[in-house]
Amino acid sequence: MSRSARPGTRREILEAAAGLFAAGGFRGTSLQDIATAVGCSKAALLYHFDGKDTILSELLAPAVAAFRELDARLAVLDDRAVRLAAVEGFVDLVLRFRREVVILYHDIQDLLRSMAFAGVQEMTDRLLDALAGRSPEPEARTAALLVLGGVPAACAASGGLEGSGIRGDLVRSAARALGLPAD
Amino acid sequence: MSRSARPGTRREILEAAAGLFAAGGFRGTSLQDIATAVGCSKAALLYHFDGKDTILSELLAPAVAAFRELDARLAVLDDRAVRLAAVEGFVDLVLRFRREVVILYHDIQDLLRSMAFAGVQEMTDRLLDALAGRSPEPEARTAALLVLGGVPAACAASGGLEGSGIRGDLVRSAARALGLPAD
DNA sequence: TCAGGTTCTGACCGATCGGACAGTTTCCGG
DNA sequence: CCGGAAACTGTCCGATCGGTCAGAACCTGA
Repeated sequence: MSRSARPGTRREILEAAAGLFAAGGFRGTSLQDIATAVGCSKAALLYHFDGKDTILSELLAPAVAAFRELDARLAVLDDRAVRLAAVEGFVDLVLRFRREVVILYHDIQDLLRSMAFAGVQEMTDRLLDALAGRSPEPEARTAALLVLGGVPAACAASGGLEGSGIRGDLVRSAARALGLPAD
Repeated sequence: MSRSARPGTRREILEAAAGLFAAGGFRGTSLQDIATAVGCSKAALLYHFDGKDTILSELLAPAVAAFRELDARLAVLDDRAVRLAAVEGFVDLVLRFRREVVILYHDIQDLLRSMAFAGVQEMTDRLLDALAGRSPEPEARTAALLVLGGVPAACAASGGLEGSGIRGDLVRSAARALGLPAD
């Protein structure tokens, strides 16, 4: 039975699409853009993938899985521990999946929707409460929203993302300086 | 000579467009979307404005003017004062023009380009240096990038923006807690 | 009442999008 | 060398985009 599906091509397409999506957004990148970057025809992309949406979702799959895993871990913790672990774990995941977050960040609605797992949802709710001024501890609120907003922005602004110099301990020290223990 | 141009209509269009652009981005909002929100035909929009781009630029004009004014003020200050004033002034302007920043924030490239005035450019350069790890004072760097990224994200996440509860003194206290004097 | 400008509409246009499809090339086991 | 699956291309399609245009509706001052 033949050698069935050269895996390199799919990887190549996903890699090119990831870069283009991160730079120009999902809507701002056409299939022809990806095809040109890869060096094949637009139809070839649709041979390997069911559609543009499939390319995106396959691209984000590892990140989504990681956030689901975080969600599962947080589900077994009590309320206070959940909140603290959510900050720590969220920052870690954002840093680990910088490019994916940047892609989602081009449409904040999609980002928040992708975070709509139970545990991370609580984190998001607390952020929204803070933004609406319905939560105490102003420094903690500010720290949370800055961490949420700043890391994706940092990834986006740094361009290539690789070698951006952003490290988790920097963000953690910032959260700590704002009165929110992160370890 | 007639009563010439009812000003309310243009205002109404700009207001509707601002809300839709902030919620769904410039690319994600069609002329038909705006027309539906206003309650008129798509062609009516193009009677009042030269095109979709014109609606956006007219919408952003006050914000752009304010950033230019900040730029002019910063131009006459020495280096250290420039940097401190840039942080303070930038945060103030971002807070004052929340919705406009959110619109620009849907495409970070456009945002950075809109900040490309001499004084604000220095601020941006320092941020980019910080992101690339080419600058000392890690806490100050982190604070700067969090302020840059967090405030627009906060505005976007809060939805309607009005009554979001985000106040300049909160952001300033965060910057201060991070070791970056802001007053 | 009527002439004329303002305001607005419905229909249409070219461009571009994601996607479908038939046919062609490439490659490899037998 | 050959047959067939895999990989790929060129071409076409419907939908939607921003934008144009001729004409209808509306209002106002004479």
